[in-house]
Amino acid sequence: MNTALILKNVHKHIHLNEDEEKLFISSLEPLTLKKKTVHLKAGEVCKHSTFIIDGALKSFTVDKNGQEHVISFALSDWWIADIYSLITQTPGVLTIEAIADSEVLLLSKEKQQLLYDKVPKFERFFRIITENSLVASQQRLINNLSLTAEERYLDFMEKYRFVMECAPLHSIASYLGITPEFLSKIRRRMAGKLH
Amino acid sequence: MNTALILKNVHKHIHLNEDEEKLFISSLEPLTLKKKTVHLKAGEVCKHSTFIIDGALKSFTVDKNGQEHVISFALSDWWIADIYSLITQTPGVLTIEAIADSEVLLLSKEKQQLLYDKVPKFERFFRIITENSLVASQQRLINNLSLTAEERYLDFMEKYRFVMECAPLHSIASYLGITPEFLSKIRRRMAGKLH
DNA sequence: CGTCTATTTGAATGTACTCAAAAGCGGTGG
DNA sequence: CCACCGCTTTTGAGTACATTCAAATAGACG
Repeated sequence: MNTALILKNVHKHIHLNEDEEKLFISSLEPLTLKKKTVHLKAGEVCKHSTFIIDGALKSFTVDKNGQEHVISFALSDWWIADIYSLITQTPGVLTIEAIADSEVLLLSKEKQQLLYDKVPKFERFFRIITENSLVASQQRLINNLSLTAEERYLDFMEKYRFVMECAPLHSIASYLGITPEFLSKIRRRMAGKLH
Repeated sequence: MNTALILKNVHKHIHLNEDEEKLFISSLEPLTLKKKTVHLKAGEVCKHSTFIIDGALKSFTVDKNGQEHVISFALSDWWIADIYSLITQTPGVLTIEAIADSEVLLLSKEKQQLLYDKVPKFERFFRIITENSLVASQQRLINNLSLTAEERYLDFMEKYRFVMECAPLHSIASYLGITPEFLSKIRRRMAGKLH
């Protein structure tokens, strides 16, 4: 199991001694996901926090018209989960799917709770991770409220270069809150502007 | 200082002994805010988490066209802050303002850090608070992506009955991501449907 | 190479916006 | 008490941004 990346991730915010590291590592389960594999389905209870070693995943909901809405993309060195479902241990509305072949590590809700109890520093770690997610989520809300579709697309391209390469256009459009057709038209417009 | 509500708020998630309660209470500063008072201005560094005993506040950004975008309303028994600025201790983009006469309690960043160090349970408490905020933020994102303006307005009326009574229409429109004129038109349409 | 899916294109439509003006609604002072 | 002021809300006409639907084109993969 390749644990270097996740240990580096944890050490960004808290320091662990050798025993604590061992306990942490022993709480993780490795998993390989092929592109397009569904990792968590809407309606199921989310049992794990998922850390991405390599690859990329997305989470999305499907509305009453059958339309997909991408809530987040997650890349190497990020965590992803249906946090509502994970907290409440009730069925969630998010589906999580690999958009590229991926290597991930799973931390189950129970193991996470044990970590909290045995090594309280992990409360701090996940508090900080959650704070950062909240900031990102609010920033996205601000973008959605104050930018045009084209501006949001430009912003997206900077932040998610890798996603641009492996995600289909309709997923990106869904994340931006527009139709694939319209995103295609934005691209054409922008290509025209380049001279 | 009226501390019953905030102690109840804390006890929802962690248990405190008498000393810990005293330490917590001694970390708080009471403050009274008149309606329309600006509590934190965009460009300033956010120094406190603010707990609302009574009243209501809103946080918002102003975009390059001078348009206001309401990020959150906060009511009695809620916490509010510019979390990005609070975490990084750098100037933030949010303004926080009272929309009704309010009684609040301030917990400074330093006092909060001391609490974390002296009583690690507070890491858990704020982890849980932050998790709940993240869930709410994601839910709002889902609404913005998948509902029409009218549906979002109906949803808003259920969740924020009190805000409906004390916030001006343009703030509500701003929260919903539409213009005040359009919200007014939605209201008329809805009134028409009522028989 | 053929099939399937993803992307592009175009025309018609709709949802929400802009701008300008009118109406409503408190407060305040004569 | 009511007349006037400033601010919020409503209305309407014209417009823009983004959607829908349908069809054409391009790409990916067995």
